Amino acid sequence: MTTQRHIAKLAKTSLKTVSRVINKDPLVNEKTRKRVEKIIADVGYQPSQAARMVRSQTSNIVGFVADRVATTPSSIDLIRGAQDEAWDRGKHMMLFNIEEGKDSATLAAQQLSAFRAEAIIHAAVFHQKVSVAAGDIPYVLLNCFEEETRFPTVVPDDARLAYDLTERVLSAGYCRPLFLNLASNIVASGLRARGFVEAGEVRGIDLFDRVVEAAVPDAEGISYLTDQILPAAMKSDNPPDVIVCGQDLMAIGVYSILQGLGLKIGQDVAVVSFDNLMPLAELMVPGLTTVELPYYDMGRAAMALAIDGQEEPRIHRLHGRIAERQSL
Amino acid sequence: MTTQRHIAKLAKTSLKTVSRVINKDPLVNEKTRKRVEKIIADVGYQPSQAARMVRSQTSNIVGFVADRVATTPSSIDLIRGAQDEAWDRGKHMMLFNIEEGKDSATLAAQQLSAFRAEAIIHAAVFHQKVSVAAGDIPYVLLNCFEEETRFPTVVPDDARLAYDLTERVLSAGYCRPLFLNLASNIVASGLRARGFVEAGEVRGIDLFDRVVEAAVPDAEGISYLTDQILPAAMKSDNPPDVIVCGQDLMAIGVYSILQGLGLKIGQDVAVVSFDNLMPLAELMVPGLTTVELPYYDMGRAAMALAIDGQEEPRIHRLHGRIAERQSL
DNA sequence: CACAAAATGTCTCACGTAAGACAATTTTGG
DNA sequence: CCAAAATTGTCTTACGTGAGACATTTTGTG
Repeated sequence: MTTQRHIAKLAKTSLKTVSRVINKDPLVNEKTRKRVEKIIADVGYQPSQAARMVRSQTSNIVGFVADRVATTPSSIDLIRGAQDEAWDRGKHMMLFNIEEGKDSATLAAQQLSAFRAEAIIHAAVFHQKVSVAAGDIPYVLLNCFEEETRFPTVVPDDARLAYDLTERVLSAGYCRPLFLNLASNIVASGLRARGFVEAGEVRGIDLFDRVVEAAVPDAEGISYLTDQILPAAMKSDNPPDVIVCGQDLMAIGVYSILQGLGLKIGQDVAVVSFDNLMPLAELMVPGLTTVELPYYDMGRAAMALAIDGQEEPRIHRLHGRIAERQSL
Repeated sequence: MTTQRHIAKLAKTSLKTVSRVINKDPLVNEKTRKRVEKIIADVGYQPSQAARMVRSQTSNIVGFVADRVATTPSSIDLIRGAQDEAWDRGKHMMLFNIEEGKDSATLAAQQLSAFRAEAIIHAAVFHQKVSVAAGDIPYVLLNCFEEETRFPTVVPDDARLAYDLTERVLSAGYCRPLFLNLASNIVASGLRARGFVEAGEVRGIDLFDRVVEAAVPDAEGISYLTDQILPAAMKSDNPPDVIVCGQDLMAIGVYSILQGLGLKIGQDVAVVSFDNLMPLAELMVPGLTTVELPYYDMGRAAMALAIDGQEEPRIHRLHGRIAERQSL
C-alpha cells in the first residue's frame, strides 16, 4: 500500500515535506507543493484514515443505525439526507440496517464503538416510541423518540401536517371529510387526528366524529378495514365528500372501492392522503394529492445535530408539504 | 478513550496479558482470562478498529457504492443482502449512495481508498450497462455490467425470469398474452422479450408479434403508453387474455384501464408483471401475480464475491420466483 | 559576496494494537 | 523441596500519520 514514504521517494523529497504538503503547512514553497501534489494525484494516494484516526484520536465517523429503515421506500430519504449532510461537513457515515429478533442492534453498536464513532443516529421506519441502550456514544433519535427526552430527537410534525392538509381540503370547499386513520397504537395516528379536528374547529366544523380507525396491525404489518367502513359510509344519508387516508397504500384500496361504487375520484369525491409514496402517488389514476413527510430534511437535521453535538436534548418537529394532484 | 492499557490497570495485570486474552492466545490461564474478559465486558471495551487496521494492514472493509439504489424500494434488498453476508463473514460494509451529476462517485471512491477497502461493490438501481473508473481496489458489479467483463458481475437472469413467468401463464391455459414491455433501451427489456418468445416457441405459439414497447424514458424517469395501446388491443378482434406488464408500477395503470373497460381482472383477463413491489403488489385489488427479482440473494452473492476475491471475472445470473396472487 | 529569510531536511515521539524475544514468577508433579 | 512446566511480565519493534525541535541547505536582497 502506498504511504507518504513512497510519495516522498517519488518526489525526491523528505517525508516531512510530504507531510507538510498534505497538511497544508504554509511553509512549503509553491513549486515543491505543486510537484508533490501532482505525484499524489498521479498515484492516486489517499492518506490512511486508519492511521489518521489513531494519530488524531478522532474518527469523523457518525453511525446511522436504521431500524428496518432500509426496508421501506419513503424512509430511505432519511438516509439520503443524513449522508448528504455528513459529506457536506466532511464526515463519514457508517450505515447499519438492524432488524428485530436478530442481535443486530448490539452488533452495530459494538462495531460503531470499535470505530470510535462520534455519534449514533438511531432511525426508525415510522414515527414511534423506542428505547435505546445507549453507551458512551451520544445518540440522536430520528423518526422516533424515547419516553423521556434524553437525546436530541427529530420527528415529523404529524399534527401540523394533518392540520395543513385538512385546512387545504376545507378551504377548497369540502366540508364533510372522513378520516380513515391508522391504527390508534401508531403515534402518528393520534397526532394527525388532533390536527384534523383542530383544523375543523378553526372553521367552526366539528370533525371529532369524522375520524375512524381504519387499519389494524396484523401478522404482515397492517391490514386495512376500508372495505368494511367505506361502502357503508358512502351509502349513508350524509356521505363524505372527501376521504382522508392514513397513508397512500390505504388509498390504493380506497380508489378501488370508490371506483367500484361508480364514483369518479376528484369529481364525485376527493381523496387525499399521507406519505407521497413515489412513484405510486403519481401513477395512481387520478394522481393522489398527499402530504409529503420531510424525511430528507429530517435526515439532514439529525446528522447536523449528531455532528454539532452537545445541545440541550429536545424534540425537533419538521414540517412537510402537500403534493397536489388531481384527486382533490 | 479506553485502551488495553486501561484494561490492564483495572485487571491488575500487564498489557501483554490483556493483549493475549483479546487475541485468544492459548497460553493464558483460564482464571486470568475470565477475569480480564469480565472487565472488558463491564467497561464495554472494544479494541480500536483504526489501530488494528494500521497494525494489521487489513481493513476488513468492503465498500458498497449504490448508484441511486437507495432511492428505490426493491433494490434496497441488494443492500440488505450484501450487509447480511458481510456480517456473517466478519466484515464491515461502508455504504455510499451516489447520484448522477454530483461528483459523489469520485468522493466515494476516495473515501474507500482512504479506508483501504478490500473491495468495492458497485450497484445500480436497475439492470444496466455501466462503466466504472476502477483504481487498484478490486470491483464487483451488482445489477449492472460493463461492456467487457473485467470484474465479477451479478445480475438477475431476466430472460429466464420472463421464460418462467410466460411458461406459468401458458400452462394455466392462457394463449393470447400481450407483453407490454419496458423501453427497448432498458437491458431487461430485450432479455425478457427473448424469454417470453422462447417460452412460446416451446409450446408452438408464436409470440414474436405479441411484444409491444409500452414505456418510454422521459424527464421524470419513465412514462407509460398503456392508455394508448391497451384499450385498442382489448377492443380488437382477437383481444389478449393476459397482460404481461414490464413492471408492477405499470400494472397500476393497466388495472385502472381494464377496470374502466368493465373487465374483471383475474377472471375476464389476467395480469402478471415483474418486480413484486411490496406491499404494492399485495394491496392491489386483486393481488398482482408478479415475478420477484432475486435482489437479496444478488446482494449476498456480490458480497461473497467481493470478500473471496480473485475469481475469474464472469457473469453470475440469479433466478427469481413467481409470487402468485389473484390476478392470474 | 554577505547575510537574513525561506525552505527543506533529520530525528524523535505519540496514537492503540499486535507480536516476538526473553526474563521473572507462580504452579504443578514427583 | 526441587525441577520442570505453565503463566505472567518487561521490553522492543512495527504499522502510517502528524507534529515539534532543530539543523542544514537554498533562495532572495542589498
